[in-house]
Amino acid sequence: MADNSALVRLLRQLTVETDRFVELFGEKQRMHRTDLNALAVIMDARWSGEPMSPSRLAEALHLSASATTSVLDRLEASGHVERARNPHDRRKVELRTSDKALELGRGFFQPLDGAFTRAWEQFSDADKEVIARFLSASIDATVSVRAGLASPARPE
Amino acid sequence: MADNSALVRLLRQLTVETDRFVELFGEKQRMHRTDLNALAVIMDARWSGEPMSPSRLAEALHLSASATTSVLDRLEASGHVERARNPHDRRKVELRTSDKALELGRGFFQPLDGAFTRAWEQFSDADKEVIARFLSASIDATVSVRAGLASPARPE
DNA sequence: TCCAATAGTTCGGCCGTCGAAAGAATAACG
DNA sequence: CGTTATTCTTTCGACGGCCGAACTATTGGA
Repeated sequence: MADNSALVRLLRQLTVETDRFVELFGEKQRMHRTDLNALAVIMDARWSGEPMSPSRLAEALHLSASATTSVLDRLEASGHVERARNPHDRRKVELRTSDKALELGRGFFQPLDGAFTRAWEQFSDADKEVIARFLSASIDATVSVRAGLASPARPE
Repeated sequence: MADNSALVRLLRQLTVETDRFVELFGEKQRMHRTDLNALAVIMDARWSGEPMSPSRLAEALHLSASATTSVLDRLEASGHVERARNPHDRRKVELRTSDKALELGRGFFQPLDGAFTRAWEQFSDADKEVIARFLSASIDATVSVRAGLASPARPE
């Protein structure tokens, strides 16, 4: 008999602890959640193709355009992000992360990565394959429930 | 060779998706993150021993006393929480969740639980045991890194 | 050239949060 | 008992993030 409730509880606990970690890190850096999220999105975008724009950032963060401007003002003031107008279409603004932001990201992830690596030494590659499948399935489940919640009648 | 980075990415993705789910649910219910978290803490407290008090809630949520009062005002106004003075020590206030809050919690978790149950049918009990160990280890790692971050010098 | 569409920013207001101080109840001590 | 200290919670004034609406700048067509 599968003890699913224990797994659910563990998942919830993990997200809570992760949340707290992010919160504490933000406090240390004098940055708010939204700014950290924005930074992550901008850095991810560089990895996958073309640079980020304020409007796409707004969509990714579920934020209004004006709030996004504020976020970028803060990030630019703190030296983590630079705004540069696109020379071909001068309406558009391209967002680039600075080296300072990269360092910040490293400071964020390195300790956690190290701890994870140590914590996961006890698992075989086969185990990890199972775990990866589990995580993917859980992510998909969350996404699909959210999609159903977002538009119970009309898929927008 | 273990592909830990894929696992890290999956974990991060899971927390992001969970976050969005909570966010969307909050929008639907016209409730903010903090209020939902507070409700969860209060309900958890009932499960594990004595009732919640505003000050303990403030500590759990990392919120000031005044902000906690606001949260409780909102939750009381929306009929999710009731305040009752402790008859033995009338300075203290006991927080109780209403049936409405229980329903809300059910509306929150039931769809997710169902989706998880379906998504996890493909895993054997042995798999689930491995997964549970993995989640626990990851939680512990997160907690320990956070603890190190909180007090690099002095354990408070 | 004029007009609609697109991309971002600025402005005014709302509301959640904080720190400080007040309010309410209890405990300790003469 | 009464006075003072302590504990728990709430109120008050201020700050700051976020939103919607109006505004500026740029582009692409009629």
